[in-house]
Amino acid sequence: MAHLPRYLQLLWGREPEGRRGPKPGRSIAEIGAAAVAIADAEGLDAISMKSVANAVGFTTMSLYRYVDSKDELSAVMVDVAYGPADLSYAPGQGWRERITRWAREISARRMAHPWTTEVRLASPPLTPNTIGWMESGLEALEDTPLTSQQRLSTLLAVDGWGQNHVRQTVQMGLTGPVDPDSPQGAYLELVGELVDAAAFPRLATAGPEALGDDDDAFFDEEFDHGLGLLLDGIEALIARSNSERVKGSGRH
Amino acid sequence: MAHLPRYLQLLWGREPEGRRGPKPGRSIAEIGAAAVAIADAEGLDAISMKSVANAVGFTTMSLYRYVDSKDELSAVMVDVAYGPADLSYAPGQGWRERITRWAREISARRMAHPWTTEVRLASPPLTPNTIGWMESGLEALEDTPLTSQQRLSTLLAVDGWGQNHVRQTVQMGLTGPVDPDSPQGAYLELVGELVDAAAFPRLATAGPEALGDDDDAFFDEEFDHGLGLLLDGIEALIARSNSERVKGSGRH
DNA sequence: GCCAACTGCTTGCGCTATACGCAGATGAGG
DNA sequence: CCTCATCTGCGTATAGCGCAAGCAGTTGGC
Repeated sequence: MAHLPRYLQLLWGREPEGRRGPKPGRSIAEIGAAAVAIADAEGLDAISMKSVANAVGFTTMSLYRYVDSKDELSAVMVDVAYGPADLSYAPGQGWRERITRWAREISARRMAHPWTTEVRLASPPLTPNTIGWMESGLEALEDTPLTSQQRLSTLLAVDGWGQNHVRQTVQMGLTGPVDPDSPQGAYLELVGELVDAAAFPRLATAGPEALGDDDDAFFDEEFDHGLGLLLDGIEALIARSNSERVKGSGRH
Repeated sequence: MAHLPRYLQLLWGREPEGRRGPKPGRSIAEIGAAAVAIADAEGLDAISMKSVANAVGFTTMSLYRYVDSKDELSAVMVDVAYGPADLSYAPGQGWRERITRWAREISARRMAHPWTTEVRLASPPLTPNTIGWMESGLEALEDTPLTSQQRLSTLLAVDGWGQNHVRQTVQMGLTGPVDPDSPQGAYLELVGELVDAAAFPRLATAGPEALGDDDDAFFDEEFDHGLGLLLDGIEALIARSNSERVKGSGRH
């Protein structure tokens, strides 16, 4: 049995019951919530052990009673930001509707806390909510004829693409109407200045066309396009899987 | 004409010609190469203004003659790590082979410098090589019947997914054979410990099966699966695009 | 030949994560 | 009931960080 880091013990409620000493003044959930509030309001750079500690009424060092490092605090923050995977699928829904709903919901949570995609996780996600969302995604694919291996790979692809889409959208500052005076607003101007039509002919024509006016809809449009590609790909995989099952059942 | 940040001027060779004062002792390419070498050897955390400056024979503050902030240095590092997009497509190749080759090549570059996916870019990529790779990707899709808008969206999806795949693989420590004593090696053990089969039935069956033995092949297998989904999705999009063109040419 | 513009260097500030030692509170074992 | 290991949160201290500001020396256009 491997040793569990403290933050995981706390998040999963795996503390030993017979404990001496004073009761902890705060819970890890409170600390996570406070940190999330700071990151939402002032960005990820505003997160420091001091700022979070002060927000819950601690001194800096007291935070280390709950979390062994800032990386662990980050993992807690992400888990709190995602929230529980309370997504129930109607029985009549097909896999396509289900996984679409899943992707939309988890993307909405990420967009509500855009800094989540910027956090550098040092280890694979092991926190309750992140694991819960994986489980929920697998549930969405349950009525497909895919193997559980294929389902996991597929979910990994959809989730990975979605996470990157949020990150890129946020990074490019296209989460809402674009202020032309902002660095992002000047992006097009800079691109036009740098991208010589002779050296980059395809980009020169496609770029302005894509990012032209309706920056507001960028996220949704690219979301639909990307997810559409993946869904059609899954459909093809399912079709292939079905035909193979019919063709030679048991063979190979 | 918007103002160009210094590092972009230097990267694109857009310096004013008549310049007084001493010649710069180093080029931005040298600085970038030195920083890349450090990050390759010791990781992204080993990158500081001091460490990079020392590597090129500068004191810390002299770096600011070339780069206005550490974020700009990061952008330069990523550009240098990607290298030029010198990918030529054989005339006989179809779009499927072409985009596969593109995705493989850019992923190989990222895997060669895994920290590139961990860098937090504050602005959209505007450096020569990153832009060059976008152009190259568009070239791969050139002989499709898609609009340039669709091509850009498609490339964005493929690139985003690929970048995330590298990041996740690196993050999970699955870039090679897994040492069971490492934190990543203990991952499965921890998952088994935390993931109650009652609470997470699907994950409990799929997880061990997927990450079980051949961790070495994780990157390639998931790469093929994800890219396969996207390619089939693109194929469906192209088929739809063709049939529509035939059905009602000119209408809408 | 002048002097503005540029080079790289030095000092210093405020901030960071976190190692370490502390007094007081608590509850299990004798 | 008392003891004391164990826990709480606090205060201090350290090494490193990015970067602002001012420095002397070098260069090339006027």
